[in-house]
Amino acid sequence: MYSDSIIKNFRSYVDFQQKELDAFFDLAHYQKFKKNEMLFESGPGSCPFILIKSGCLMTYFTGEKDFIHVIQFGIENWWTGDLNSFMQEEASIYSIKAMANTEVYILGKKEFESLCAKFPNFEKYFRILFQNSLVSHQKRIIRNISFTAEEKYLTFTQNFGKLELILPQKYIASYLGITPEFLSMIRRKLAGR
Amino acid sequence: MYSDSIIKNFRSYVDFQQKELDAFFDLAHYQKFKKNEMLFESGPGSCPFILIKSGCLMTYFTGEKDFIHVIQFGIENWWTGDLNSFMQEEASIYSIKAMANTEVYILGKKEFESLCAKFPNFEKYFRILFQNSLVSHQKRIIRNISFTAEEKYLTFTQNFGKLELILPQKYIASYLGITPEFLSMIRRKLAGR
DNA sequence: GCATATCGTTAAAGTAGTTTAATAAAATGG
DNA sequence: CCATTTTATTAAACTACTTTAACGATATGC
Repeated sequence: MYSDSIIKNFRSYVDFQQKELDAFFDLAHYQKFKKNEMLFESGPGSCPFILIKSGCLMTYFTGEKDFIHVIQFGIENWWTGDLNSFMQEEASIYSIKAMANTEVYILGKKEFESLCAKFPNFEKYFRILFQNSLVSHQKRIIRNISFTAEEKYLTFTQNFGKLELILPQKYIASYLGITPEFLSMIRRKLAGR
Repeated sequence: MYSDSIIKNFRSYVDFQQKELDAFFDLAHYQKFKKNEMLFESGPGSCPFILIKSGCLMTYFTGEKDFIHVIQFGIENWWTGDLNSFMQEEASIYSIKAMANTEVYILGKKEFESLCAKFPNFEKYFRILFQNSLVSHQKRIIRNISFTAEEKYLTFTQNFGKLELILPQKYIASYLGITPEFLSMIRRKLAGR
């Protein structure tokens, strides 16, 4: 259940002591999900904060005509969830689904706050985590406002690599903000057909 | 030079002691900019981290054919800058311009780290700041992938209110990821003409 | 306060991306 | 392993948005 990869990742941000990491594994709830299982469904309950040990999670919301808008794909060592719902303990419109067999550590709000309050290193860790996440969100916004659909897709393949192979194309299209039909055309064109 | 509004804002996130706030005002560099003055120009130097006391700053980068892509409009109590450039002390492609007479507090990397290291409250403050910023960036991404141009514009007017009146429309259009010509048509349609 | 550049508006033509619909391919479940 | 559902492909018609260009309105500097 303990994970070298997760620990290594923690320590790449902050110089954690063993007892601090122990506290995390103590407070976090380890859980496995099979491919296509739901980890969280939108609704009145607040969304947990999730660290992915292995596998892949998709965070999305459902819009008009049951259309699924994909907000994020999360992979190994990524945190995911609805931060707003988590922090404010409000209802969430997001849902989270396992796109592959997935292992996670789930944090509740109390546990999160307890970690931050007890260990300045965790406060620092999350500060840096959010800071880095902010940078990548900003980059995604830049792509959204200045890239063509083809450029967005090419960036996706660069950023997510092999993940593309296991994800249904309609969700990739949704993540990019284009239709699956158009993504299909882009891929055909890029394949030189 | 000290600002009640800024202090009030600091304290809305974290219960700061006076000496902590004093340390901030001590380390930060207060500066005034006239409308249309450049606060930072893209290039090899790393971008500072800026807290706006009053006025309005526009963060943007220049793309092909000198086209300006607006990343953010910042107003009173907002932080702005190129977080990536700031944290990694790398060159920035961003530039920052005053869209109105503007007062700011500018933080350097060393000063930022010194605040975080000395005062856990500042570490916490920035953690919450980045956390909230992340939530609004995520919302903006959702708008980008799921809203029409008209819906994006309406959200902008709701979010920024009076600011719209002082900003050249071509920059609003750029921020929304549409052409100024199309924004002009949207506004005419909304005005019922 | 005039000259000049910049910005905003309008309209026509063009295009990137959507919609619809029909068919093919692949995944899922009993 | 077959039946059913879901997903991907393709193509034609469509539309939201862009491009270009010309003109009018505003701002800016000398």
